[in-house]
Amino acid sequence: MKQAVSNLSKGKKTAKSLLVAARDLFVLNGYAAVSMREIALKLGINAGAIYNHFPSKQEILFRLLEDHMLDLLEQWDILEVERSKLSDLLILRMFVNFHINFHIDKSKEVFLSYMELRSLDRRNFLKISKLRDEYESILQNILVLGKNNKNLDFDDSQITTKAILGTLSSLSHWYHQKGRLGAEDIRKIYWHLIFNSVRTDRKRNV
Amino acid sequence: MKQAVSNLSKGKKTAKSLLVAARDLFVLNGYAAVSMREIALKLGINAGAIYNHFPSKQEILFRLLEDHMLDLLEQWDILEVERSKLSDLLILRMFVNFHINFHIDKSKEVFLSYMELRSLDRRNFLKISKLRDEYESILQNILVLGKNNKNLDFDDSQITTKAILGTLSSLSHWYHQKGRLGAEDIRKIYWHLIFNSVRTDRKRNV
DNA sequence: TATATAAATGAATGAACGTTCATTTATATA
DNA sequence: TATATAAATGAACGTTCATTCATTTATATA
Repeated sequence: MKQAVSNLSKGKKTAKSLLVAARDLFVLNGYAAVSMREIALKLGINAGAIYNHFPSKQEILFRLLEDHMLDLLEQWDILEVERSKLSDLLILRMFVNFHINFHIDKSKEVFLSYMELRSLDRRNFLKISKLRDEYESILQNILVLGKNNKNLDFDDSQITTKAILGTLSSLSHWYHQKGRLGAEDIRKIYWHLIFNSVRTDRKRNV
Repeated sequence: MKQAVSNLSKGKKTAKSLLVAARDLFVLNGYAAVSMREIALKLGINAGAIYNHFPSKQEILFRLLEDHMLDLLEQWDILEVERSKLSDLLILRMFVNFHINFHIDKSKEVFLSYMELRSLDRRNFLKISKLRDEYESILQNILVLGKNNKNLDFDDSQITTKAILGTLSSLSHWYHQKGRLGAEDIRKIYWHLIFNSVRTDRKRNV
């Protein structure tokens, strides 16, 4: 369970602030282009002090990405109970809404996970990739199940999964709080696009 | 017009090879994480020699991105004549096929343009952004025209444009020559997805 | 309040960076 | 082949990098 910031010791507060500062700088300029000095400067502390909280720059990135992926998977798991009563189509809709909500809420983390996978060292890369695959397979399972039950239709579950995730993930590249449209509008528009692309009476030719 | 490599002077050949080497390294590790020494090493030359061909590392990145965007826009322009005879729907299909072909053909350049926009300095960033907007507006115009003529239907042209480009662009993140599916399969699958999501008799609710 | 522990400082380390330059070597032209 | 030009070398420049560490300062606990 998440703890209120005010209850944390000074050390934990600094660690949390460092993660936020690093996140923002990494999103803006990319991991490799951001220095430990810049991160420290954001909190008004010395670069050396970071090492009281994190053993390396690499570990900061890994922590950001792992925390995000675990959060994502955990939040989806929490919906398990509600999901069990839904039809294939409504489960897909739930996934689309969940994904969009998460992207709107945590757009920086999503963007980071997307852009900085390659900045992870081998060991960390494999760990995060595994979590990503886990998330991808959630959607793929929904699609396959829906197709088997003849509630959904599409050509290839693997590509359709990647295409839908591509559609949804593009959100993190342009969405900003100040935008023209609210979250509800965006959810509706994306759902219409995705629903029509996999519904059972879709057309196969122009 | 592109010239055969064998006709080029040694200098031009080296410049071309440097662009290819830089492209491959940038795709793999990101602009900021690649050194001029690494790029030079790929051709077996000294880092200092690069400066006989390019004035800076930044200029190499810019050249890669500008060449790619100009190529993309030019190739689309060339199809102008064929386009004029087509229906709104077929023009959309042509765009989808064109985009997919380009992404399959030039997946590294596409990936680079996508990932390294932020590594451009202000001046170069604005130039490339303008070219990207130009390309995005091609699709948006197709969609708007199709909707006005009641040959296409969707909720919001701006978001639908971004969603479709997101769908298509995800291709550059997973497509590899050695894949399970051929280009023709991929074009068909993506076309079905996109066509159904904007066809006129799409459904608005589950 | 006294004390143990945690956090921050500021200087230092060696390595790596993009870029420059005088010099040498290779290429193209006449 | 002689010569002008282009390309490559290899060392060096000044900076910046992540990280370390002895020391000082702040915080939490008893």
